[in-house]
Amino acid sequence: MVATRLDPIDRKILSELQTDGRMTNVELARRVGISAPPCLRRVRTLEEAGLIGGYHADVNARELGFEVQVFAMVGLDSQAQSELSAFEERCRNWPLVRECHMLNGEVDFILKCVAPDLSSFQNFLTGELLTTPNVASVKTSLVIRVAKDEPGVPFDVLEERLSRTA
Amino acid sequence: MVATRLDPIDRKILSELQTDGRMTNVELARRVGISAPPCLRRVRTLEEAGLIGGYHADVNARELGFEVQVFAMVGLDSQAQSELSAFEERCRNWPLVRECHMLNGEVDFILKCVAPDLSSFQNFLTGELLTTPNVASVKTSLVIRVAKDEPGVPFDVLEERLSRTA
DNA sequence: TATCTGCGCGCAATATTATTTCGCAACTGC
DNA sequence: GCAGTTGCGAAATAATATTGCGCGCAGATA
Repeated sequence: MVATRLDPIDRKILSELQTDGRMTNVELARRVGISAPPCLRRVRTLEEAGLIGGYHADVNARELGFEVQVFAMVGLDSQAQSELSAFEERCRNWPLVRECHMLNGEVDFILKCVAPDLSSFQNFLTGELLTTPNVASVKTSLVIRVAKDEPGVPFDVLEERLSRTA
Repeated sequence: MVATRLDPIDRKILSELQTDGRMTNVELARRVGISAPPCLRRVRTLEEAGLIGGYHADVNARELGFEVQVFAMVGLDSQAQSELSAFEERCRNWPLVRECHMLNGEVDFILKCVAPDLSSFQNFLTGELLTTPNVASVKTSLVIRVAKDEPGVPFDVLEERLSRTA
């Protein structure tokens, strides 16, 4: 299933659930303008098609004691496929690393990390990340504040684009 | 309300909802080991206290036609508070910019952006971001692939940490 | 045009869940 | 030991999720 197979109702469903993933199906149906049963069927279809990957609560990291958020730019010595995969696998096993994106350009990976405090992060950095084989360079930047943090994609842009094509 | 006021049941609730934000309250209650009514009350309290900021469906950006994901490192000429705020406000108004984090170090901001294709992003880059007053430098990196993308915080680390303190 | 067929809707019925109400037990500070 | 407080859970009720089914519409076929 691809975007072109999605009708405007499907897209509205995705948009609404991206904004409020815990909305009741009744409310969702009301918003997209159909009755509850077909709405629920559509949601299930979207889930099974992988267009909805899951649902997550936004937890307040700071209040939970994760005071520090860091972006780490990582360069490797070897970019052989096996080495890239090996590094990714390590990232998946580090709980402080929440995201790992492979990039083009000089930097090979960017990691989004959280930690309870600066020293916890330093321990991770010096004890884990920097001692990992094949890691050539790591540049870290502390997050001072988060100005915008929107999930997923801008449906406005999608609709505008589709209306131009149609 | 701070983390120290959260008991193990609250933390389990947060952990479960971070993993599956659409779980029914009955299922959630079963998992955390209490009955449904107090479980729902706890969830409401956590929401009102801001420990849960919201719930979002993960939508598949690529399937929806957003093929391109980019990190942009932005440096400003002036780091005066008013200039920083002005830039942040612009970011909030750009739909392709999904996240904007202010950083320490040379780079002032890191932006996570999405776009339907490379030329859309180039248009945004040259037509918007680079022409914004006070923007001194922008370095962009295309995301080749996403190796890890976990929401929020690692509750394992939190529990381990609390058990050591207690 | 008439008919067939597949698809998706919505109504209605049922199963499940959410929410309120209330009484009880465990803790706290006198 | 005695109020006051807090949070649990049972029970009742309201709301929601889910299933089953018949209908109408759009496209295919003759």
